[in-house]
Amino acid sequence: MNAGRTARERARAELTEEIKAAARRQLATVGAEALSLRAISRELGMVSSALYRYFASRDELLTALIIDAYDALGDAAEAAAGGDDVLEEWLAIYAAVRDWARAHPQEYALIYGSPISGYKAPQTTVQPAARVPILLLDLLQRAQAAGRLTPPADAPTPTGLLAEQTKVLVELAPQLSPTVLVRMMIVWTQLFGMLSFELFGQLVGSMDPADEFFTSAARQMAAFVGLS
Amino acid sequence: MNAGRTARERARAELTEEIKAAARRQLATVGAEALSLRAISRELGMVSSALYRYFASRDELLTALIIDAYDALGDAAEAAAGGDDVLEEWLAIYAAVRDWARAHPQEYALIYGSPISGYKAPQTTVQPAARVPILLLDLLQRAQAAGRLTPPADAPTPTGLLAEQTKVLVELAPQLSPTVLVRMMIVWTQLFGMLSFELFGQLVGSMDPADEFFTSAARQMAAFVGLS
DNA sequence: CATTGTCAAGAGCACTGCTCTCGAATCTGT
DNA sequence: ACAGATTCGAGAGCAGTGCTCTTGACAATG
Repeated sequence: MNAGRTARERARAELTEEIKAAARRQLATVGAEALSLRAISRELGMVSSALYRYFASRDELLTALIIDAYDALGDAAEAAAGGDDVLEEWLAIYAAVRDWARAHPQEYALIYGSPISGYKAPQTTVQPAARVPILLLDLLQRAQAAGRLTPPADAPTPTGLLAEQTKVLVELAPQLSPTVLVRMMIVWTQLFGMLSFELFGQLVGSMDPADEFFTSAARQMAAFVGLS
Repeated sequence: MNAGRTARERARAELTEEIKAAARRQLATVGAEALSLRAISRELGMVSSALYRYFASRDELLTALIIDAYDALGDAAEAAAGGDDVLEEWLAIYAAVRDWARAHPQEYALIYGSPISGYKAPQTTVQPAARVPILLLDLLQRAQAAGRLTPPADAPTPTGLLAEQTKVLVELAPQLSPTVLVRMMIVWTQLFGMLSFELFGQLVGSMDPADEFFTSAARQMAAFVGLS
């Protein structure tokens, strides 16, 4: 599979991956903010300045790690999708997202935690970031087609700016009503609020360990968005 | 109000506050991780080592800032509480929390963002952290006493570990049912997931600006927990 | 007045991201 | 196969960081 590439190109690609692997390893222990290029270079037995041949700056390395993290989460979620029952599938995606987050807390923090000081996320990160929400929107569309999506009658229809904003989401899921889309955003933010609280230690003393709380929330949020 | 204290004690207390103020000022621009003791000392016209007379370490300064942030948020929320209508009060607390968070994004990130690498929050932070949830639980109790709290009939009653965990919360709000308490935790995590998404730029492209989305979520979460 | 405790200052250690230069290795066009 | 262009790792160096230790000045206490 490396045919047609020069030895330099292969070496470069391999070393680039090794750098990212070492960075992820260090990330897991010291966190994103404390990620040190010099420590990475030490681990790889090279000199720190040599790293700059592969990543022009620390920020560029972080961007690569962020995209990889979004993709890893997207892969995990997509692997859990596609069962025969939409509700089971919903719960499976929830569980997959949580499992990935708990297995890679620092990578989770990298993408859903506080922004890294002085770091500005480039546009390249938005597409991989959208994979999981798109997955859930697709699930809801299939549920609706199967007659399994019935939002409560008392759910308010968005008006004004909110109605305007749902139009962006409608492009991703044309069949869903604005009501469901806004509820989906509420559910979406709930999921990551819950995960952040669990991973960042905010639930200690109340809902920790959060296994049962998490599945209960997953079920109740499914009902909230109209999934049955 | 400074009576009975020696000149040294007064000077020390004032300088301690000045250090925290400078730290907050720097926090607002560079973020918590990049907070530099030397930069603070430069701003105050003193030498960096002198700061260690007031805060034994960077972590100790951070702890002081974290407690101050929790208290500031608690003050803001409590100031918004206590209207005559419980639903209006609920919305007012939501708005106050959001306003404070948007006015102090870095302090928000300090307490609800990713944990700071190498920093372990001491036990002293949990009490100020509980002020806002206690405020909301109290509101729900008053609503229930006024017959304004009627959780939907299809809300599941927690079982197993989840039922066990609600007992901790029952001590804070003895009149509320486990069903409502779990829903309150879901709502609680939704609030901060939504805030984190807004402040950390995760809503850009969909629900940003989030004013209407936020108030819609506040209303729907009130209904979700049974408040009417 | 003398002692005791507190304070700011400064030097120093080990670390960081990043830049620059300098040879050596590798690739490319002839 | 060879010359020229490109890429690469190494090393020195800059400005910054948190933190420690020592020194000398000041204020509070007896």
